[in-house]
Amino acid sequence: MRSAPAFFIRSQVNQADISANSDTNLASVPPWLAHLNPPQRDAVLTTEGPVLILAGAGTGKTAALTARLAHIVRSRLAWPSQILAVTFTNKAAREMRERVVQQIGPAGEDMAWLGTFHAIAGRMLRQHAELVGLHNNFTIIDTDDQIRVIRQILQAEGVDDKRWPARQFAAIIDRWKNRGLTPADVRSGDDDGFAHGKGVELYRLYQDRLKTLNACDFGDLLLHMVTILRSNRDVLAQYQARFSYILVDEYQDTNAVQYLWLRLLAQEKRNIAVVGDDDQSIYSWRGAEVANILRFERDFPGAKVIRLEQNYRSTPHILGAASALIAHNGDRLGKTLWTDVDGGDKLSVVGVWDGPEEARHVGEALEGRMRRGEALDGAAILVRAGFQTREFEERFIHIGMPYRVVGGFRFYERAEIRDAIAYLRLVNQGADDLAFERIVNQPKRGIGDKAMALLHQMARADGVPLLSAVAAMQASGAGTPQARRGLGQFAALVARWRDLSATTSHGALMQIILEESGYTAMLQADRSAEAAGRLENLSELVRAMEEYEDLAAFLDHVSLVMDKEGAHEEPGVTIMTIHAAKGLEFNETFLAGWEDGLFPSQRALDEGGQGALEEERRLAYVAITRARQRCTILHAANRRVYGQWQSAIPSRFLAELPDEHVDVVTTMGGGETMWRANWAQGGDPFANVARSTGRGPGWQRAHGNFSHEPTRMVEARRVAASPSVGVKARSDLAIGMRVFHDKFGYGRISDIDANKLEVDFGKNGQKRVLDSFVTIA
DNA sequence: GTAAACCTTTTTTTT
DNA sequence: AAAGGTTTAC
Repeated sequence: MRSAPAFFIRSQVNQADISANSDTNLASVPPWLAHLNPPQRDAVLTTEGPVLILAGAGTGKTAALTARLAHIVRSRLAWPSQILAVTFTNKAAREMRERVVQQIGPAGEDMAWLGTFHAIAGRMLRQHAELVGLHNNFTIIDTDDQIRVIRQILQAEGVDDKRWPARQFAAIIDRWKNRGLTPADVRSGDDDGFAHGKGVELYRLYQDRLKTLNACDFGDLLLHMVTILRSNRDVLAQYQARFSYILVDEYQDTNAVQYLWLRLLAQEKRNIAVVGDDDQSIYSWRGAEVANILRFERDFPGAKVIRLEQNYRSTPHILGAASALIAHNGDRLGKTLWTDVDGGDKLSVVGVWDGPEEARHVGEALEGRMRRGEALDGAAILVRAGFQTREFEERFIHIGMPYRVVGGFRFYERAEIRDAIAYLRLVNQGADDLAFERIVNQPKRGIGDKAMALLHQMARADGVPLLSAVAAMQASGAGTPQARRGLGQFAALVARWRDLSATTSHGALMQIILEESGYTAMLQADRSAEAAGRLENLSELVRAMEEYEDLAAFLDHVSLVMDKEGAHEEPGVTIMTIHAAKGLEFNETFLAGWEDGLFPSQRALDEGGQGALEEERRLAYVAITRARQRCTILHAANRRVYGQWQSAIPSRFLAELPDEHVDVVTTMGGGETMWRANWAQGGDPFANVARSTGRGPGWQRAHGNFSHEPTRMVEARRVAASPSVGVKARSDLAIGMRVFHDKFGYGRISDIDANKLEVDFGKNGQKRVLDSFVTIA
């Protein structure tokens, strides 16, 4: 596993000679090379020709990348505007820009082509939109809008969206787009049998609909650009000439379209440097293909390969644990991370009783750090899935622990913000029916389903957007007077705002829209607890808008970045998903929820097979390698999922961490030795602990998938489930009452026998259940 | 046309 | 548990 595959060895022969030069003039080492090790310098100085940089976690990748950019600019090899630098996330783009500015000064601000794949492709598409049938003011729709469009199409085509959910089809379309397939490229039968094989046809209808709406989704930004570059030589040549150097970060996470796009742009000059780490590939669910790293060598023969393997971040224990874990994966290019740092604590693995106790434990640990005067900014809690943050938030609010959740609910996803933006979208682009539908009756204008159905019909008949159909409706006198009046007023307002937009700053325009639409008044009249916060969010929105040049720039920012930059960063512990933590580092990390079914996720265990499990393991590797000094891994015996308690067993990944790097702590009776020994043998570490009833599908699934000795564990777990002796019936139930049961749903009691009920669950049939399992409906 | 009651679904992970 | 969608009652 440690030896490099043949293709790497072969490529080492092609070492460029530039790197040799750097050592000859030691006297004048430029500042941007000062703190770099030899492979890092290589990565900076090998500017010409294709370069593949394999950079392990914490090996100073970003330092090398920014130095490379600085070197290119400072050595006058290219202007900042001639460099294409692509990252995966907005956060990475922002950080790279900041660090480049640090190194080369304000010239770094001129790097117009530094950004995410989507942001850059979107920027290009604005220039050439007409080549794919769009206007340059097209709207970029998000997943919500995407699903709404699909739902409308399914409805129009008579597809039962109960059986074939719009959500699922959105995922299928996404997959096609990630692979670079237009409707014409999709082979029939490659649609998972969606809607009896109508998938491709529906895809085409969806694309047509987007064109009518003058809109495109995330996937289109890249797919349209690839289409354009392929069929318009002049456009392609223009970009090939513009970009003297291309740099790609997180290359292991690129998908097929992104790859095609890059290859087209880089083919001519071949000055492309990609940086990646196959062990940190965690986005295959989004179409990422690690295989792109292999293809890179094939498409750019003679590529130089540089490996960054010296880790500057973590202690030997952390590095050792992570390396041992990832060694369990099969498909690896393999690399040897090393550090010359000594000492440090072992990782702690802590078993707790349930989710709340997990949060309490972390809270207490952090309080200890505070008492010792440590800043909490260096600490982070990393979770597998977003919902896990909640438990910690509740606890931290309770004890007054400062924290911040990264990712989470995003500013631009709040309902009031989306409403406000829908108004702007409609003003910016009258064909945006999605925006129209969202806000036509928000606030209430007396326009309901009836009026909308009629309006849709008229719009379709004339082949015009909804907004234009309003006039036709007025003229024909169709619909109720109330609806006509409401729609008329609304359309008049939009027209007025459009005129105003030519002369008014967009921030002021937003303010006017909120006033004149009655939106502000609606919230002011709302006496509920949230209304005040919503008003505040809206004024925050107006403030944020002022930072953008024009309305279009702001709308692009909203669709592509979603996050609000420069959000009030209060000091405190950070809570975020592992995905969000990639590329970051912390003095100390708490890795929560290491239980089978949560991490690795149930989905990965159920369907994805070996590949999915390996991706989860890479995720675990990313999680562990975030820590500089200390790392605590937690797992709980019981956790509430969908409002139901379920018991869980420790993550299989824990068993893959070598003893010499790990200290095991448990807060439960029996002591650590007992359960750790037990678990090492494949038993149930919590078997000696009294537990609540383990019921529910997740619990059964967890057991079915535990490979070691399932039968023994199921036995151990039954213990506390048997009913107690003195059976007591509930007094609050009577025959004929409606009740709710977690598994069977709603039903009516037909008979009562002490604590046992006979319940008619309708389509689920008659069942005999214990009264403790139902609630009064 | 709107509000209330009722029932179902949700949880990976991001642009 | 909570949010979302749908059906029913006004």
